Amino acid sequence: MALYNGITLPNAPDLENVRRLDLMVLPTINRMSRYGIAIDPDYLAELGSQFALEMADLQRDIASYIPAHALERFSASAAQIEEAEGSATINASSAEQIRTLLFDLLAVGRDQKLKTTGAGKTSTGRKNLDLCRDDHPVVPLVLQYRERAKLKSAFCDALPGKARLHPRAECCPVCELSHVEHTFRLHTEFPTTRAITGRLSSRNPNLQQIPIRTDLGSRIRAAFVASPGTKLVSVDFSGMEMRDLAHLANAESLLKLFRVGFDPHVNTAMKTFGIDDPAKVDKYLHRLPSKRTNFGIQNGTTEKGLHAQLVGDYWQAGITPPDWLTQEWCKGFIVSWHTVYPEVQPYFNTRYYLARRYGFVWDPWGRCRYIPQVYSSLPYKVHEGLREAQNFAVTASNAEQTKLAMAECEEIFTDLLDAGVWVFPLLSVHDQIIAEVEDDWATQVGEQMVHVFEHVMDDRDTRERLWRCPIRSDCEILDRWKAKD
DNA sequence: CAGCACGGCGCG
DNA sequence: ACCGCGCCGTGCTG
Repeated sequence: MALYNGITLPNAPDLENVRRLDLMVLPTINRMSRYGIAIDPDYLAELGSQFALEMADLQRDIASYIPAHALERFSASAAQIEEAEGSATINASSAEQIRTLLFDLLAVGRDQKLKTTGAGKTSTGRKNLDLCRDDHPVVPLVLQYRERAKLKSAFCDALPGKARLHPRAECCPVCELSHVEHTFRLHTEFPTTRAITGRLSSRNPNLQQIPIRTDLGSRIRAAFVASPGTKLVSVDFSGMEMRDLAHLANAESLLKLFRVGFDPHVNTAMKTFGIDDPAKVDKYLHRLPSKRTNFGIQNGTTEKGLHAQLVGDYWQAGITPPDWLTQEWCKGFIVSWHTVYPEVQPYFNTRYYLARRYGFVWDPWGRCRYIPQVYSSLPYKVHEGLREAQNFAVTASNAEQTKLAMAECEEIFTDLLDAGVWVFPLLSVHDQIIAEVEDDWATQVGEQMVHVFEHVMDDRDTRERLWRCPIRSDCEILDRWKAKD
């Protein structure tokens, strides 16, 4: 019984097995790192100056809410005063100054229990601000400023400086056919033994954190471009963490959904809200909380955490959080969730037992994670360890599967390259692989990669499926990353 | 001026 | 008191 290249599923600690798996991806990530991915620096610069203008306006509007008697308590940096044409008196990037304005001067969130920072002061993080977004008109302004500041500094400003200029002959043979003279490419490092879960990491720059979740953010992603004459082929596992949970917990309630291809989040919504027709499930009102609960529960969330998350989600979707969305409601929702998927809690309990019994847990491939906190005398440390134990096998399995898929896709890439077709791996983002493929071959390579992904858990000898849950993957063919053509 | 801790936030 | 990462600006210190 073996997967690709002799990797096995011992379901017991097996460091030799995961060592071989970790080594298998080295040729691919080495090639990804050396070859790099092309960006459009002019586009990023243009986006960055747009953000700068909006930030200056927002900062001025925020400053206008400072009570006159408190003006001397603030000071914006010289550069920011200049950008705001001399009228700014607050540095909106300073959490300290925002905290003073919101909580000391404007009494925002006075009637709520808000999260505090390590130093015991009220946090100005997004979760807290979403909870008191209605208290004062300055709160949404701060959030809008924050979004732009993050996107500008971490991406528009930082990425172009890390790109290297490549003459076209160096980057790809297909470029010879193009009028484009050169490309700017980012050469990310992918450390393989950094993340405890067995995931790859990414740094200098981190390309696993390129925005996508907001409208503004996905405009950054569009700065990543296919080389001339090629397409970006992006293949990812579809809903894989839920599928892995279904297998690991042997949860028939989940497995039967995946076998017939029924969206588990829609199912959760129908069962917990008492809706009888899938068409009546609202994408935001019902499906979103169900989806969040699915992921939150996997990570050991509390009703308080889930509540803050959902309030933020609703604001983000442009919906004022409904009155019934309370911590109490979230508590009941979590209970309902476990009623709908009754095999999950017993699975978690087994993970807790293993962590306490052995001091470590492992995934089906044999990767181990030590959980020393379970022996702590501090209850919150124990709980911290139990959450890690609960989450580990799901995240780790996901990582092993992606690495198996990557190693097998490498055969597709190198075989075609030998045959004179331009195919090159660019990135891996946790549950997806992105490659650059000569125009005419993009669709076919995408289909081959999808096949690799969906059969990654098949026995190589008997073709028997070694995972209880069917595996599905999606493929996108793009000219720019996440900007459908 | 460089280095550091912190608060905050981007992604899966 | 939601898991796993890496990186930004601020504010302080040597």
